[in-house]
This record gives sequence, structure tokens and C-alpha cells, in this order.
Amino acid sequence: MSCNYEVKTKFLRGFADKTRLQILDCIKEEEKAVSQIVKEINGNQSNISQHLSCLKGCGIITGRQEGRNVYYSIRNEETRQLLAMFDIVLNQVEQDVACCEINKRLLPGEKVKENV
Amino acid sequence: MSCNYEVKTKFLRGFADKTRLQILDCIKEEEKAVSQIVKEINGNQSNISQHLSCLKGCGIITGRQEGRNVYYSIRNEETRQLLAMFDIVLNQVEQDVACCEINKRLLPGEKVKENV
DNA sequence: CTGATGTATTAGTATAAACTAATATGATTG
DNA sequence: CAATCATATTAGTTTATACTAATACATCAG
Repeated sequence: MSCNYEVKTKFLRGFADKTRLQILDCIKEEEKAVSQIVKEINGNQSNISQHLSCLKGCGIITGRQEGRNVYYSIRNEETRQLLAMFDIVLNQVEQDVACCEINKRLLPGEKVKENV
Repeated sequence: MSCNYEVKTKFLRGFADKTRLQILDCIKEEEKAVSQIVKEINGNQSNISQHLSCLKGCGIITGRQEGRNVYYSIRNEETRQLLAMFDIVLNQVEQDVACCEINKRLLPGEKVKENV
């Protein structure tokens, strides 16, 4: 299993964006039309539409057209559970994450604080 | 919950890279030294080191120095479970994911295939 | 102390992803 | 059919991320 890293990466990248996480939070309980989402997270229509397209392409959400509206929702229960699990794991990690900076320059004499 | 999107995004971005997923697969069962990882995934030492640093900064892995070696492993059981869950959810999604391309240009007359 | 080994960091460059503004499509209403 | 509304797409730009090569640091053996 998990040898198709391309697909897996693409899937996980779907979650790895602030705006997309906001969208997911926004629709995690119930489906919503694009315009609702745009309003609720105070976003730009074009931008949100592109993110929705990405999320859909990644298999994270699903869309259903009704009249001129398109309603998006979390694709399935497993994905919803995954979202919940993110929060659980994050709670145990919260402290450490804040400072993931690749190529961080140390000040003279400064030591990396070991979070081992 | 889940209002600190910056931190959450950073955490999830840790998983959203092919090389990092390979590393995680490589160490998911047991801790390994950097050089072992480099060898097993046939990578570049500098590159792997940077990815390890990122994973550590994201709170996904933890490192322990022993002599000149540094051994990395998955941070905790919850994170290991999260990794397992990725595979589970992916199985149900596999089909759809392959084609998440933002700004994909349609050929004349081509219709987006609806995966609704 | 010197050289060798293992790991980390830096600097520079290439690539990919996200944002904005403008425009296009598609459905509905009158 | 024309106007409107909701959403999607495009094109261009900016920003972030990943990669490579070179170098630094830290530990150990002799």
C-alpha cells in the first residue's frame, strides 16, 4: 500500500492550505452554495471557486448543482473523520508546530531548542 | 476548535510532499538514522535533512541523537494512526484524485467529467 | 590534534501554488 | 431573446516551496 505517492501527495495537499481548511470547516456540517461560503469566510469569489475546484479534484469534497447554485459538501464520512482526527492530533502537537521554518538562521551562539 | 489555521496548515503541509511521505513510510515502523533513510529512499543527503527538519518542526517526527547519528521516528501513536488513516481514506478516493489540476484548460468542446 | 563520518545549514535557482482582476459560461427570469 | 445571477475559467503576477551543490558543524577514532 501507499506506494502511489503522487496521488497521496495530491490528496494531502488538498488540506494543506489555510483557505481550503476554512472552506472545509465551513461546510463540514452541511452542504453550502459557493456564494454562502464566499460570504462566510469573507473571501474572493474567484479564489474560493478555484479552491473548491482543487478540493473537488482531490476527492475531498463533492458538488451538486441545483439551479444556478452549486452546493458543496464533504465527500464522505471517512473524510469527515479525517478532518476530526486532524484536530485531535493537533492538540498534542500544538506547541511544537508554530516554528517550522526551513532554513532558519540561528543567531550567534543560539542553540536549536530540542523538542525531542 | 480549529480556529488557528496557520498552525493547522503548517502541520498538514508537513504531509503534503512526496519526499516527506516517503520518509514517513520509511520510519513508520521503527526509528532510523538519517543516512539509512537517505539510502533507502535513494535521496540526496541535504534534501532529506531539510525535509526531516521540516517534519520535526511540524511536530510529525521526533529525533534523538546517538553518537554521530540522529535517529528519527514518528512522534507519537496518534500521528501513526493518522498516517494509517490517510491510506484508508485514500482507498475510497483513489479514482478521483489523479486529476486535481487548478487552471486546467479545457479543449474546445471538452466537458469536465463530473465526479459528483 | 587530525582525519573521517554523519548531519545540518546556506545560498542560489527552478518550480509550483495562490492571489487578483477580468472575462466567460450556464441557468433562470421576465 | 435579453438581462441577471451564480459559478467557473483565464491570464498575469507574487509568493512559497523544493531542489542542488557547496560548506559548516559535531562526534568519534586514532
